[in-house]
Amino acid sequence: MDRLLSNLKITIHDDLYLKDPESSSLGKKIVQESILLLDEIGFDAFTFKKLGIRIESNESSIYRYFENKHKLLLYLTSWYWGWLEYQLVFETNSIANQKEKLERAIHIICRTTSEDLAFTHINEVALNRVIINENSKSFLTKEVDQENKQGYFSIYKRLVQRLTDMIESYDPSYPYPASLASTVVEGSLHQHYIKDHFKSLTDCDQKASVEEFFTQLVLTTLKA
Amino acid sequence: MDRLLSNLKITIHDDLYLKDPESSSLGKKIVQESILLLDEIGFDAFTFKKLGIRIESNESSIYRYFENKHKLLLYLTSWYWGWLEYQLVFETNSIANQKEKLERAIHIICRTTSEDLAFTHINEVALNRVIINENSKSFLTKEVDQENKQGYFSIYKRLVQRLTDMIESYDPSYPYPASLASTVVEGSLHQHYIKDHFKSLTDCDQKASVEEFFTQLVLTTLKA
DNA sequence: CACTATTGATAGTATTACTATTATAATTGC
DNA sequence: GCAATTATAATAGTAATACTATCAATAGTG
Repeated sequence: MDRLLSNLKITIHDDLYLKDPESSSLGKKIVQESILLLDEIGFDAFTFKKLGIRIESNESSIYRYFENKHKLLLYLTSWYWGWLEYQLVFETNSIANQKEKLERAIHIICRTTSEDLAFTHINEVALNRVIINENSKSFLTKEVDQENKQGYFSIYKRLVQRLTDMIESYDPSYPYPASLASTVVEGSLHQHYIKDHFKSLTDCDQKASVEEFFTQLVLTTLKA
Repeated sequence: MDRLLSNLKITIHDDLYLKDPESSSLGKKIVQESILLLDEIGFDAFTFKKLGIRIESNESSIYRYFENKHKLLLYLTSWYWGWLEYQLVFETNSIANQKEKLERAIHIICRTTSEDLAFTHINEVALNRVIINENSKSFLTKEVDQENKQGYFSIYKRLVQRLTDMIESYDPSYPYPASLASTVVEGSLHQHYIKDHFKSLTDCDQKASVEEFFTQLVLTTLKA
């Protein structure tokens, strides 16, 4: 599989960057280290100046790749959802049974991330933590409608649509497939978050996982 | 009911303000207009300077009530959840039937807000929009654990706990009552958000409401 | 070797997020 | 009704942020 993926590149809307960070080693370093810095200090405290110091490069050089930290966050979230979508397609493709397929999809969406050796400059485990903590901030803005029109969220939407389709295939009579799909994707991030910070609000931990909760929820709801 | 509520005050953790905004007309104006300004320009663009200009008062005067805009947001979210909790308790109190009680609770949590005349200086409809757009930003911070320890989120947690209890009462054998409750509360805000900005990700609109989706989801899942 | 693209360094601007100080106005206590 | 207290307003100032612009240094390519 690694060999198969060695040429893989996640395609991201090119309005999100000024210069493709995949096109140079500095660009890759910016992406690589921005994930780690975001993980460490959070989006609010994150600045291009701090990132510049960390990678021993200049603030102004980073500005040549990304307009601002919001666009960088959109780039990273797009990458993450693109990567997850890839896994979803790849790992469910050969499953004929609709129920199994759906179960597998929920598993992929809810599981705790592990490293992917196909992308050496991206720490997927750290990125997953960044997504859990910061993803909402990428769209909870006053510019959301305009940015949505530009297509900045299309990968995320396509992922939710894929899950929606699987739900519909499994139970065509269920009236809320899109809402259920978006609830699973967003809810999974939320359960992971509160498991770390508001334990009393969740039953998910080592024993009962986020996967199990959502798998049970979806399967009980469908074909009820 | 209005008469009964005329002396009601939602109690908020007093670390969230330096001087109780309910104790003066300037304080009330700060709260009142901050909701409207947040609704108009969003949390990111919101500053105390802009609020000062709007209420024809001084930035420095606002700082005497709230340390910073994060604390103000925590104050407003606490108020909102406290108000919702009050409605939840009040409107479900007399219901003996556990199923009806739970249905009523979901209805209250998911319904579109209407004005409450008991609190003249608070526009609940605008506040609800602010909560939908900004609530996540109140806890998705690096300081969340410390602030949680201080009790800044206790009203929100108590509300989720109440819903958890109702779920448990209705179906004691269900293994994920807390996760289901937190999914409904957070998911409701999310469905309202995407209904306005990412229509393709939800089935909720005028016809199928957020209430119906979550009511069906919870009732089908429990006692399955 | 010249040309071009990339990166680095420096400087500068407007805004933000405050703190501190002092002046003025309003309230309350006697 | 006046003094004392408290609340609010006005101003100034600081450090950090979020950039933009310019120019120099360096590296890669034809």
